[in-house]
Amino acid sequence: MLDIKFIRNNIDKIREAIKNKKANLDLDKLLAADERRRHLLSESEILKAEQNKRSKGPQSPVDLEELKALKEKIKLIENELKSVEEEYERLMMVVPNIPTDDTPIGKDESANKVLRKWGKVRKFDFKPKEHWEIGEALDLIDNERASKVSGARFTYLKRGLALMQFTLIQYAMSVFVDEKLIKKIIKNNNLDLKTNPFIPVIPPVLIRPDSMQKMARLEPKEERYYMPADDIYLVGSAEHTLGAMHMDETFNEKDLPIRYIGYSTAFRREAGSYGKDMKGILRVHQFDKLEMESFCLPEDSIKEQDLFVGMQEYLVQSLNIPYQVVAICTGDMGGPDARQIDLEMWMPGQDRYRETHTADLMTDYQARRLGTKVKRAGGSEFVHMNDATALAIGRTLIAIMENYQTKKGTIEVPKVLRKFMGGIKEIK
RNA sequence: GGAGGGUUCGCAUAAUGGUAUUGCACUGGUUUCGAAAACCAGCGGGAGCAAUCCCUUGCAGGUUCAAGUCCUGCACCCUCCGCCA
Repeated sequence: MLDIKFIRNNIDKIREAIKNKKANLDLDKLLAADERRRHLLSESEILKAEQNKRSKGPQSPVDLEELKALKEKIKLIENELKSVEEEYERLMMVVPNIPTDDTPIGKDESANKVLRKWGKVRKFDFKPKEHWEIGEALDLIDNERASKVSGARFTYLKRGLALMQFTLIQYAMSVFVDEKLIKKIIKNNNLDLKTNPFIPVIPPVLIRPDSMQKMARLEPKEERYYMPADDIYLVGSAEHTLGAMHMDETFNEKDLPIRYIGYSTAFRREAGSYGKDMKGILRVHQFDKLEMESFCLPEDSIKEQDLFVGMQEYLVQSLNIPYQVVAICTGDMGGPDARQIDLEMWMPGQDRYRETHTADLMTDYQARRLGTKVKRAGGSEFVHMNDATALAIGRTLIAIMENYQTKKGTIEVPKVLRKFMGGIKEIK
């Protein structure tokens, strides 16, 4: 959610953002609701002031009559105010965040901009297989049984692949808590930031509707798993519970940035993707993920996002998987994002780059509803928030399978992972 | 799932149904060579240039001229019972 004052003072900017982000919103309707809301508010405040003034102490019968009438009048106005406010809130929710100046403008993914590529795409002396072929051949992925037991888009990850999941978690965690390494990554990316290491967290995977709403992640609802008996949702990302962790809290400036690295399962209904990516584990209802989340000072938030991308690149480079970094354009990015950067790993079996990471700069869009603030010399203000994939384990496993496959059909274990994997060099 | 107790500013506290008290901490000022102490002010949110006004006692409703206080529902915390990885 944006600041209504900002909206009032930057109507053209908001109109442009609505258009570029293809948001479904009539801004004039919002502005009218805002005006009506403020009018009714001041009207009721004047009457309440009178009520407060006259209700001090015991009343004469005449006063009681008059105050009773006043009370009814206030009630009428407040009823109208309530319905106007509901409309206002509903519309405020739909106002998208303002894209940063360096965000490409465009209507769909064709306008996304590749910022850089890294790594040499390996030349195979055989036709590289897709991950699901390798997975089935080595009995690492069993979608068939999973669909019998749980339904389509579920999987059993087995053997070396299951083991490698824990290996990846262990390895990645060791990176995110390493302050020296973070310092180096900050320096290499030319960022002027504090070196606070990431705090490891295992957050809840169930979340209440209210918290989800404040994170601006309740929509699209058809993408969420919901359990009516308890009025609770399954998270679609650790971001949902990590970001909401500090709602209604005020930080001290010196404690920022606060960085978390969270591990959780993510649940997605994948509504509207019927028939897409049905094979293997690229698009499933349930996958595990390491997620970065941070709370920082407003002036640092773009750099903080760059650090998040730097962390992603460090990890992917150390796995020696070619990738490209993509600036997502206005029409393709999320509504709450001010800037979205994706990282796509090279998948030789598919012969293309596929999205494996995303980094979202939220500015104060989520913090405003969450009530997460920082106390500063000039008063308190809303913090800026960033979230980003640290490691989407399923898709990283795919990239490893496809990039490290051998002619004889086995998978070589990336060097950096071997010491976490009991010395196993090859999955066969 | 059941029984009881609780939730007031960062912390701690007060308030016969009569309009949120006080202390600590914090911030600014006076004082000082500097600091401590002392003193003054501020110390939840909103509207306004301002005077000022409104809202705010976990949340949402209700009763009342008036609700921290009474009533209803919900959330969370604590103690105990039951069940349980």
